[in-house]
Amino acid sequence: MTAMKKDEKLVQEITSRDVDFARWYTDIVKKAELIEYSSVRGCCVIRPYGYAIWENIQKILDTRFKELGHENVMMPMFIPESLLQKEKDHVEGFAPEVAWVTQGGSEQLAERLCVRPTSETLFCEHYANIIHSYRDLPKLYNQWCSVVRWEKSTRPFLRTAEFLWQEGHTMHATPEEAIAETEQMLNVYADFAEGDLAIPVLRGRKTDKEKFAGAEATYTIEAMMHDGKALQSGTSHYFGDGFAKAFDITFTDRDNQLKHPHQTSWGMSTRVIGGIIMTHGDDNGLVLPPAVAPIQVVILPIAFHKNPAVLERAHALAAELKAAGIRCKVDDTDASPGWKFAEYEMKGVPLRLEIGPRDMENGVAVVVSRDNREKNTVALDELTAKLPELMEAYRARLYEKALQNREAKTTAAVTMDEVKAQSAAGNGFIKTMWCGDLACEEAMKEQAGLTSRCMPFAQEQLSDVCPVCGKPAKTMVVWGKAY
RNA sequence: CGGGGUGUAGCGCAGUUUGGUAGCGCGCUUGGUUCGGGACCAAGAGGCCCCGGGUUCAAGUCCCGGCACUCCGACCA
Repeated sequence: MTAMKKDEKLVQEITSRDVDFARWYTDIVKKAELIEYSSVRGCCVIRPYGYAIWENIQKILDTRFKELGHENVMMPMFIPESLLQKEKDHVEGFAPEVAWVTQGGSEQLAERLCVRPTSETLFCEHYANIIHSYRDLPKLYNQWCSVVRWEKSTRPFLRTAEFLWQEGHTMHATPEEAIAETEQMLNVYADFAEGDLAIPVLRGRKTDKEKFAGAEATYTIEAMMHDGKALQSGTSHYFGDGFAKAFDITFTDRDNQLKHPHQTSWGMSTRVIGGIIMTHGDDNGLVLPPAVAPIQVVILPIAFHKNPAVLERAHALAAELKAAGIRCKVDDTDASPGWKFAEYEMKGVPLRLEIGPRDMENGVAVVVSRDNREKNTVALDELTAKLPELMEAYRARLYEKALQNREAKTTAAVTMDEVKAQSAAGNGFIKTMWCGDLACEEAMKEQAGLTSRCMPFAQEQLSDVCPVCGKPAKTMVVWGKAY
């Protein structure tokens, strides 16, 4: 056996990440069997391995939503045009990208139906029917569904014409309570991104230009991908009572006054799977965080045809790990060990467990981490206890690596020349002060190709003036190029 | 939506310039030998050459029109 370099690229079919990041990404989603294209433009088949990642995301988030008192519902997928048009900003924001149903069976419809691009209007219509008293509040609803947005250019997971997500829609008696909900759910997303997906995120607020159509405030978590571009990974919106007024939702409060409730909505989509790929993946394929990996540990028996005991031991181990709540799989197919190594690296399986005749003699197994290919020899009777530790150490390394990437590509600028120079030097986050004028935000796009990602909650005072106009500026904005 | 690129077996591609029997590698199936970083031998199977028109005795190849994917922009919560 020849010695192997740690950074050696074993999977030749994947375009190298640093050569062409975009092609590397599309190679990964195909080769790791996450996605297959369909005959409908912009619509993908999410294959079992990709869907299993989504199911794990769902399980974790759904559990947290419910712990916080939310209930799941199912809304219709069609919105009558008249309903969509009730809130002016909302319809203006979404109209350009909605798909319409104009015919049912052989009948031309009297009013065309929009395929939901988001369900605020449907929730509002329903809430108007069921909210009458302060005793009916809060209403904390969520739905898991797919929505359709007729995007002009699409990419697997990142922007597809139809995509899966969850959308929470809540109604509250007071603005304070609604704002607290908006912030709470943003933190749920941020904690999930960092703790479970090992993706560091900036928490902040969107500028008026970038906020959700019809919202009073949009909070966001922004992640930086390996190539330095930003990915909006989850949003939480505060609507005030704007929609409630447009949809005539009222309740009688404790003081016997008729009032409009205050509303929020929040969503996270299959787009985060794209975020996982672009944050952690490397030239050998996917690198999955354990919390959402369909297979957390793959067990590979070595030379088991001549040593049936090896195979028995592998299956016994799998049973033991499963009992301990670890998602694992034994691959006892005829493929060669080398092929299996490459295959499960491509699939991003966090830990590989090799057990062969030599290991059997010594009462050990070899554990290899996906991220650094480091090998650890672990005693068989300690494995079940040790694997969670190894997975946590692995998760921490992924997070640390992603954080280092973000820090290395985050810069601060005081003058417009600095902004332009930093933007021209490559993708990344650029922090500057901002006066708050839309004109200056637009100038950033025209002059430096940057859009505002967010106004981080963690503010810094970089200077006293806006780099565009020179007027006093108190807000720090993080700018970047976004997916 | 604009500008490039691509569409031939599951995957990667050649063949298109100059029209004339559908090819290669990998994968797949079967049998055998192997198995600690993508093993080897042998025998097989697998094609609406993206779709629709046209030219021609004859179209994967030429002409017209679509569609899809992809990259770069624009657009996009």
